[in-house]
Formats: sequence, structure tokens, C-alpha cells
Amino acid sequence: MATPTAYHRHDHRQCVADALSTARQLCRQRGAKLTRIREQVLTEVWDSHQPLGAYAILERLAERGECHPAPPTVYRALDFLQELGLVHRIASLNAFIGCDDPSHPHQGHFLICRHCHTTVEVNTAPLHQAIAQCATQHGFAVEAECVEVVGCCPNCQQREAGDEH
Amino acid sequence: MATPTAYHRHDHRQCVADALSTARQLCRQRGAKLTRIREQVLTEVWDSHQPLGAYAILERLAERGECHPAPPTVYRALDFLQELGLVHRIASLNAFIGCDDPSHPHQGHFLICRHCHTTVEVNTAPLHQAIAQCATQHGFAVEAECVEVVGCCPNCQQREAGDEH
DNA sequence: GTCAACAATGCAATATTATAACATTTAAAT
DNA sequence: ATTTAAATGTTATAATATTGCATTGTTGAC
Repeated sequence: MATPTAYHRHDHRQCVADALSTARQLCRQRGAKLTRIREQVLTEVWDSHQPLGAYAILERLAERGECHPAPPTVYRALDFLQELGLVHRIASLNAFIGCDDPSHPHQGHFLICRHCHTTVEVNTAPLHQAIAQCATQHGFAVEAECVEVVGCCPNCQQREAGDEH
Repeated sequence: MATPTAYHRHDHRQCVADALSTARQLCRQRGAKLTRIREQVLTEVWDSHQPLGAYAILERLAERGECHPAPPTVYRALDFLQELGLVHRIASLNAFIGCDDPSHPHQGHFLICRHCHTTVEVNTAPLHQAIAQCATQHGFAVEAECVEVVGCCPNCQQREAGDEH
């Protein structure tokens, strides 16, 4: 029984709306302020549903005409959202993506499609355990995990298979 | 029985020399040319024994006075070395580090100390398996793995423990 | 050996990503 | 209302990486 992911068709507007609603709730709980610009940045991130660079966010905001922020404004909003776990930064892409489940702070592990850039956050216990075990063996105290697996998503595999004939 | 790693004292000159000799051999095998600049870049990377940014490499080369390369020269050398598996790029640091074992091409997994920046390449089967399993579950075909664990190395943990009194 | 072809490097300019420093505005608390 | 702290605006710049083209060096065919 598969859980729906970014690979599946879904009502994306609803998906963005849900993310925003979750974010508002989380900010209320934590006494953090989800200001206009922060909300707008989070919206762009979710709207793309793909890793989005800071300058891409900036451009999209400008295109919507609602604000014309300078880079520091966007980066500050992203910092805020990251601290709350609402977005993750993907180091290998210099990009940001919304987090499905910000309820408990965590580092995301990602499957990134080289072709369509669709990126899925996974959080499997065996992976955590394997990292923990490896760290322990080296006497290393883990503070943050960055796991970014690049490859080909199911949809693109199918597309490629279809192309060969 | 612990394998010696970057955490342990070792004869670093020998360590660099070994890396160079391995590189020469690998290039001979593959019919690739380890030119002067490529060898110099590889030497700097190994000499630091820590992740080193492209511009840091550039500066060090200039300091030695043997050449004053522009950025593209360094990046091209790094590209070459990466393709042969002689160095790995660490995305979360925008930096490069020598590979212990370039004999078979692979992606490194790293334990990166936040304090002293000592970085150890690990390559444990369970970690690979966990990633493979997770990818399979999502129908995702893995092409490259980027695993960068940030934390505190044994030496720095000891140092910190000593500081508390 | 000479020449053609290709690989590697030099070099200048510029793109992309990210931050520093300081001014201004907004919101909150007293 | 006034003070304070937080957030944002603004300008400049740092840090990382690439493009495009000229030049040099190496290799192999003849």
C-alpha cells in the first residue's frame, strides 16, 4: 500500500494550502511570527514542489508583483523557515524545498530525480540506524545528517523506457 | 581493532606521497594524463587533509609560487580528479577532499567534524543497503549518493570534555 | 619532420549563490 | 506614549562557479 508522494498526481493547490495551514499552526504553537514575506516565500517553495533556489524564489515573488525583495530578505525568510523545520535546504542543489512533516524537527533525506527534479523526502529508520551505527563505530557524535540521493524517479524511468523503440 | 583514520596521528608527508603515487598509477592504467597542474591540485587537496575550497586551493598554489592559476584552471583540474575518483566534492561545504581508495569509482560518505573540520570517508555496507532499500521502495533508481554527516569527532569531544571544569 | 587534430591550459569576463553592515520600519511591552 | 526588540529594506560585496575564446602543447598520420 503505497503512500502518495510527489510522484503521484495530486491536487497541488490543496497541497500548498495544507502546507500553509500547518505552518500557521506551528508558528502559533512556537510563538513565532509567520510574517507576510515569510508566508510568501513558503508559498513559492511549496508551489514549485521542487527544489527552488533562493534567486528563483526572488524572481517569482517579483513576477507576482506583490513585493520586490532583495536577496537578504529571501535568505532571512528561508533561515526562519528552516529553523522551524518548514523547509529544508538541499546542499547539492543549493536549493530549498518544503517539508512534509515539520511537527518534529529533523533533517530530511532526499531522493532527487536528475531528469524532472522531482524530490521526495524520505525518513526511513534503517537509514538513520545505519548512519548512527557507522558514526558510533568511529566515535563520532552526529549533529546533522545530509543525505541526498540523485537518480531517476519512477515516472522518468517509464518515460525513458517508452522512448526506446 | 581500529583502522587508522584522519583522526589518528600519522606521517602526513607519506600520506600525501602515497596518494600521488596511487594517482599516477591509476592514470597510467586508464590512459589519463596527470598533468603538472592536476598533480599540484591533488597535492594541495591531500596536503590539507581537510575539505578544501577551490579558491583555497588556488591561493595555496599561488603562495607556493609555482603557478598562478585562474579559477577555471583549478575547477578543470578538480573535475578531472573527480572523474577518476581521486577526489570527492563535499556539497555541504563547497569543498573537495582526497579519496582514500580510488581503485573502484564510488561516491564517498563522510563524517565531518563541525569543530576541526576533520573529515573521514566511510563506506559501510549497511548504509549503502539502507539507501538501496529505501530507493527500491520508492521505485527510484540510484545514480549517486551524497551522504554528509556533520557532528563532533572523537578528538574534539575529548577536548570539549576537558574544557568543562 | 610536418601538419592536422585534439587536448589542455591561459585568460577575461561574468554568472550564481550568499552574506555583511547599517538604516528604517513595524510590532510588542511597559 | 515611549522604549525596546524584531523584522525588513537597501547597498554593497564576498564566495563559489562557469562561459567563451585565445593560446599552447601533445599525439598520430602521413
